[in-house]
Amino acid sequence: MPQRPVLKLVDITALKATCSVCSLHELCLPMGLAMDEVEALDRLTERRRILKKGEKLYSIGSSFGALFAVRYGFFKTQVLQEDGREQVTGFHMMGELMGMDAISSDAHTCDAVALEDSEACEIDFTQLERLSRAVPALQHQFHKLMSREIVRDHGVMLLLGSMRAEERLATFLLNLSQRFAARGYSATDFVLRMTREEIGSYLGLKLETVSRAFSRLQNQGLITVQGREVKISHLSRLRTVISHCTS
Amino acid sequence: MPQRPVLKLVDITALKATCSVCSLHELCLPMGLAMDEVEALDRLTERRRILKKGEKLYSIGSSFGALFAVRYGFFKTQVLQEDGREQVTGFHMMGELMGMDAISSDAHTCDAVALEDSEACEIDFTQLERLSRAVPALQHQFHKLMSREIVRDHGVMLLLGSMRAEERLATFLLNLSQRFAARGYSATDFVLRMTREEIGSYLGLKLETVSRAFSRLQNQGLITVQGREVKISHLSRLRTVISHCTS
DNA sequence: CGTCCGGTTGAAACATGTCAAAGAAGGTGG
DNA sequence: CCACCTTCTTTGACATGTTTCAACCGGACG
Repeated sequence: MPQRPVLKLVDITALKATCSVCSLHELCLPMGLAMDEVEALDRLTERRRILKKGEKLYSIGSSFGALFAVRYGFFKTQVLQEDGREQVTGFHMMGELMGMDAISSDAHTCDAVALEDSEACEIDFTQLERLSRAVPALQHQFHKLMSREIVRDHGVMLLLGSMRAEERLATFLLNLSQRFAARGYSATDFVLRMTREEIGSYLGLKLETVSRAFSRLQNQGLITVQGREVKISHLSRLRTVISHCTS
Repeated sequence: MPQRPVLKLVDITALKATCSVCSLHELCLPMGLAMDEVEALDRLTERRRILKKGEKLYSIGSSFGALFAVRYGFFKTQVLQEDGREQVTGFHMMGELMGMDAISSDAHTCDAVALEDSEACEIDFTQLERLSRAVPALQHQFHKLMSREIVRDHGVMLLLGSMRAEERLATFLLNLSQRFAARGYSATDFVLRMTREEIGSYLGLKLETVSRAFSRLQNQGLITVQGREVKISHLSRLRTVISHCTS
């Protein structure tokens, strides 16, 4: 009898399905797989990469061979423009999948940088495709993941296109809150892993504007900030900030 | 001997692969398929939907069953926010695939509206998944398409997050130009299918700002605009507008 | 022929960006 | 363990770009 993975059965994605295979990333599946399929899935996520803060998991232009699932730690992904401007396209925490942008051109289109000491598992893409041909549930789950990434990006586009600074920051904090909560951490108290500049880059704002937005939310009694420590005092009132806009 | 599709062999996606099956959408494949696979692919794209200007191909919340490939015409997709704000997330022309955002939740997350009389073919998603399990090349092509959508969205995020009005509009026009050119139309002379307001919504600007940006580009001698007719006088100089920014 | 819709343009209000200074936090090496 | 240096953060004053409000123009359509 093959040994099952050492991973615990926690549903970190807040999806309804319980995970039979690997709870630590989003490619988890509902029960009901044959044992050899389970083994194959486990093998797919065997390889690990350990990174120190600041190190890159992959770089723009580097050839694509695998997706990465965050095991622990925190990453940012950023794209670059010809003239040197760069923008953070996302922050990625435990369980989340990175690198799907690279499939289209067989080369990574963004840098993935560890914002703290982190570990990711490397998922060979050719093998993933092969296995997903054999396991329809895996195939569909993977398609859902890519789709979710698209939906997420549309949300960011909405944010960048129609919200003002305070709303953007509130949206960002609520998103983090929800993701921390889904992983069993506090929804109201957490430590930011990124700088004001990185937040600003993600939200389409300058770092000073981010800082001011933090201060304003604090003055309104919605949050307490001290450097990177954030405490959300009124989750529900913070939500109203977003829809409460004038425009 | 089964009859081959009536479609012509034109590489509308500007990809290197020539299309053996259906040149009118992005799920085209390199040569080398078995005949029954070709048939199956053709059957997948049999169903057609014809829409008049203003009609919806699908709506937010409607249940997901199929992807759509534009055969002719022009579509916009738009998302909605709780407070009623809506934002255009993309414009879609001949050959392009729509609806991939819906896979994640089995429901459409945006409206798809025809901006002129249009036709789309409906691609049953369950069948697409089944077929792509049997045809690795199709599977990979589909993954590339979803990935390309993600990359495209990152580009828009960069635009929304770091460009000023004039640069955004220039980027938009160049993108249209390139897509028209890839379909055999003029890269410099074309007619916009959307209003200033829709452009503005896509670019995160108000319609007046879009109008002013058009005027400024025209005053600089880069383009000629008359209502929705656009003529790009200096493609290369228009490109420099984008990287030529102060920030 | 008049109305409606889309587009253009101006002036003033507003939000964010820029520049600058100073304070706080964190890491490194003596 | 402390001192120093660097990086990050906050805040103010001012500049800039975009939005808002309003008026007007032109073409499409009944």
